[in-house]
Amino acid sequence: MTTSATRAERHPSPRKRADTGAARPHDPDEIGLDALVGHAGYAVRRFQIWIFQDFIKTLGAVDIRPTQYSVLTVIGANPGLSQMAVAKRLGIERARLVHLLDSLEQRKLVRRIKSKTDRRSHALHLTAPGETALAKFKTLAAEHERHVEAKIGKENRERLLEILAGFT
Amino acid sequence: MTTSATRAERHPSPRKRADTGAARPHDPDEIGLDALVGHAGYAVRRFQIWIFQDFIKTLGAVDIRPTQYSVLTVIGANPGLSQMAVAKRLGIERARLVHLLDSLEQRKLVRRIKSKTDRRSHALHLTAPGETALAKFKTLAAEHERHVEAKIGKENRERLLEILAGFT
DNA sequence: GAAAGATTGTTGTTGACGACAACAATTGCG
DNA sequence: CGCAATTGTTGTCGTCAACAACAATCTTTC
Repeated sequence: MTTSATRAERHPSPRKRADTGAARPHDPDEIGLDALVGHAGYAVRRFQIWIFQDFIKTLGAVDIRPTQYSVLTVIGANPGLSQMAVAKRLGIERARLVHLLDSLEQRKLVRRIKSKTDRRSHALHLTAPGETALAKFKTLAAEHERHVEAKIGKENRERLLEILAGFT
Repeated sequence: MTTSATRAERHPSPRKRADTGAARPHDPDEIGLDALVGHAGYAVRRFQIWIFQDFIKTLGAVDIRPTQYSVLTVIGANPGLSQMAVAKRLGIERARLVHLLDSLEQRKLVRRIKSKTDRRSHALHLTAPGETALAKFKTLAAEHERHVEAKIGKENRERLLEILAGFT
C-alpha cells in the first residue's frame, strides 16, 4: 500500500491543492476529530475534566476536592478503617493517602488513632466537627450532582451509573 | 439537630459499642462507599483511570499516550492547523501543547512549518513517517477499543458514546 | 500611519495525582 | 527463633491542568 494514500482516503480535503505552510484560518467548529469520535476514552476524559471542574467549583467555598471528599465519605461510613483499607477501596496509592490524611488531620476533620491490636496501623475516624462538615459537603456534592443531571439529562446520568457500576 | 446523629442514622453499625481505636479487620468487599455510589464523577474517574491504563499498555510498544494520540489524529485529519486551533479543539493548554509537539517533532512524526500568512503561528503537519505511524497507532487504538467493549459490553460502550457525545 | 490592544508561541511555576522504590517498625508464619 | 510480609512513611519521577509573564506579530482604533 502507498503511505500517502491514507489521509487522502479518510479526508476528501475541501481543497485539493497542497497548501503546506498555508495556515489557512479554520472555523473551530469544523475541525474534525477523525478516529477520536469512536474512542470512549476521549469522551470519558473530556467528561471527567468537566465534572471535576464543576465539583471543585461547587465545593470551592469549603475547599474540598473530589479525592478528599471520597476519603472523608469512606471513613465516615466505615469508622476505624486502616489507611491500607481505605487506599485499596478507593484505588489510591497508600503513599498518596498519607498526604491526603495529613491535610485532613490538620484541618481537624479526621483523626489517626493508634490501633491497639496492630501497632503498625492507624484506625481512621472523623472528628465531631468532621462529621458535621461532611454533612455539609454531601449537601454541596448533591448540588454538583444536579449540575451533572442538567448537563447530560436525568436518565442519561442514571444509565451512566449503571454502565460504570462495575468500576466502583 | 444533634451533630453525632448523622452517621448513626446512615450506618446502623454492625457493632453498637464505641470501638474507637479498635482497628477491627475489614473484609475489603464489605467497605461501603456510602454517598459515593450516587456520584457519577466517582465512577467516571475510576473508569477513566482504567481506560487510560489499558490504552497506555496497548500502545506501549509504540510508546504513544492518549494525549499524543489525540494530537496526532487531529493534525492528521486537519493538516495546517495552528497550535492554538489544536489546543482549543482538544481542550489542551497551549503551554502544554508546546511540550507535546516538541516531543512529537523530535520523533519526526510532526513538523512545525512557519506560516506565511501569520508569522506568529505554525502550520502543523504530519511527516511521511508520521502518517504511516499514525495508521499503525489507529490499529492499536482500535484494539484497545475492543478491550473496552469486552469490559463494559458492546451496547453499553455505544450508549456511553451517545451520552457523552456533547463533550467531544 | 502610528499607538494601543489582542493573539501566538514560548518559558516557567504551582499543585494534584498516579506509579515506584526504599525504609523502619511491627506482625505473622514456618 | 528467624525470615517473609504488611503498614505507614518519605522520597523521586512523570503526567497533567491552571496560571502568569514575555517577545514577536497581527489587528483595531484614532
